[in-house]
Amino acid sequence: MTEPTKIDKRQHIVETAYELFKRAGFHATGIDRIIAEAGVAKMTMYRHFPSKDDLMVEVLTYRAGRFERQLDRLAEQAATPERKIGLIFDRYGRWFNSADFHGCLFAHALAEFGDPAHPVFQAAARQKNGLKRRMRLILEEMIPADEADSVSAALLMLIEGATLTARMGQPDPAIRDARKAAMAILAARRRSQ
Amino acid sequence: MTEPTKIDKRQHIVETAYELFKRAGFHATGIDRIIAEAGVAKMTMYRHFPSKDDLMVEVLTYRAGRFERQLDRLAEQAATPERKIGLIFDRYGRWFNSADFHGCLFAHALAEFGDPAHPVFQAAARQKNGLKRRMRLILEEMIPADEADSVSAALLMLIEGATLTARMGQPDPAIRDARKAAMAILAARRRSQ
DNA sequence: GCATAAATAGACAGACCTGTCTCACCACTT
DNA sequence: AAGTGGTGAGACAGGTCTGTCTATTTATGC
Repeated sequence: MTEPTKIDKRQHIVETAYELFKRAGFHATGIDRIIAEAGVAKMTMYRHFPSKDDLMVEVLTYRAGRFERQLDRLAEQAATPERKIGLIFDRYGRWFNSADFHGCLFAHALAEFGDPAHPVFQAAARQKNGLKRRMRLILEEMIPADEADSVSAALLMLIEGATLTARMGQPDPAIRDARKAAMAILAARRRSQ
Repeated sequence: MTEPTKIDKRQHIVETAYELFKRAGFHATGIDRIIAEAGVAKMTMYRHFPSKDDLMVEVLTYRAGRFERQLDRLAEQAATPERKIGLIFDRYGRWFNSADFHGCLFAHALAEFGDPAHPVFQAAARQKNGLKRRMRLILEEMIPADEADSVSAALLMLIEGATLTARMGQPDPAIRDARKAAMAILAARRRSQ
């Protein structure tokens, strides 16, 4: 076994913190827990991240990056805007049913850090805006830009609401109803073209 | 000025805790802060509520009751299901623009307490189910029961997503886009009747 | 007026929190 | 071989958390 390099160790801390934040929340997860789980010394963590805030922002930014890359890959796998949006909803449906589904980390960050000026709030908001932006770009191939903005906002709402509903224990009806509603909204716009 | 009675004092604690939980979150609000703000002794609080968990459940239950009474009053002020749903969305729009809008306390509770077995989680989930149930009953005057269930789920998702979007700083587009999407969903069902 | 109950202020325990610091160790480079 | 920088283990400070307890005062009912 090769020794982990500096970058590996930093990344290992980020991924360990991610798992803990996801399961227990941000406030409820202490530094001591993170370093114990990651198997690193406290000073190692504080060398890479000056404060817990910085670590939380890094975790959110890292996961947002992964998420957006997956989203972009998904959009390439379908031809029409409807199908692309459909694939996004399908992906959410599989996530809702996955073994370690614990709700949306970004939504939880927004809930726990209510101050819009807080860096954690802003990092979480960036992910939501990135998702909306990607859906808007998909929709602009289909409807005018201003309508695409409005529809992408509605689709984001359905996704966020579905995630919350799935969290409350009904993952299958959640994604089914959200998908049905999304397709109804798209059909209405298509018809009014 | 009359002195507050026993019930008044208990209720005063609940309402003070509500304000603090709403602004700063559940974990971030300590008992000491609550009793200082309420102007009561610590033992007074612990006499009424054996633990912080009990107080949080009481706050959520109290607010859910108020919310549902307002919802029921709202439903009486319109004749058709569409108008009733419209009034609910209007009410959310006014809330988004109110001075002390800090997002949905129940959604925040679900985010902070991820364990579905936790009493706080369950108390918050009850409010969401209550809202969905009321919308479903309204819709059952218009479409079959199974469709009403699906549509009310979608409307709940739009409301939750709109609340999150409003929280991120766009209250007016949030309620406008949510309302537009809701009406499109209702129109599609009406048409397929 | 007197007894009972409730409320007050505050100390206190024990645990946890973030963040700093020390010191020893180990791997690698020059 | 000596130095350098990252790391581990853990003590530590200073603060906060929930929840308990005591001692005193206030309010209420009979």
